[in-house]
Amino acid sequence: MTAFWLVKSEPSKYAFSDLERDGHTTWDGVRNAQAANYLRAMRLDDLAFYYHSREELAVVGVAVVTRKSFPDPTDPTGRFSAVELSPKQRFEHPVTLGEMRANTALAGMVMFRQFRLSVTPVTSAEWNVILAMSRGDGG
DNA sequence: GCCAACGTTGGC
DNA sequence: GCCAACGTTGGC
Repeated sequence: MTAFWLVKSEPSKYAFSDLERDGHTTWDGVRNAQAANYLRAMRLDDLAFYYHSREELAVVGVAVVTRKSFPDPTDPTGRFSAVELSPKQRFEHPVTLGEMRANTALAGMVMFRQFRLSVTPVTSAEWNVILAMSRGDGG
């Protein structure tokens, strides 16, 4: 069963366009225990919304997990994990944080409750709502 | 750029 | 094991 996630990145550091250019990337450097637990739960073919934090504040596309979690090569302690992500789809219409906040179907999203986590789970219902919003048909 | 939220660290 | 200080994140 495919699981759904939301990953955050500052576009000035690594934007969705960078992922599209590179074809795939190692999603490493996560140093928060809770976010690391979510990373470890990711499986091949899981899908993740790609959210631009700080500068754009919108989900701009979808990435797919192309390698399940493995020890983060940038973590000398071996405590943290990484996955590999590849671009799957760029949204026709980015879904902004404001639009997500305004949609009551998304009120329970983990990203609102723990806004600093760089990796959060998304329910299948939330996933479908945001996908619909990205197509402009109202969610 | 500021600062609130909140996880982590370290002195005791 | 408590908790103040510190560092990081991300909305504004």
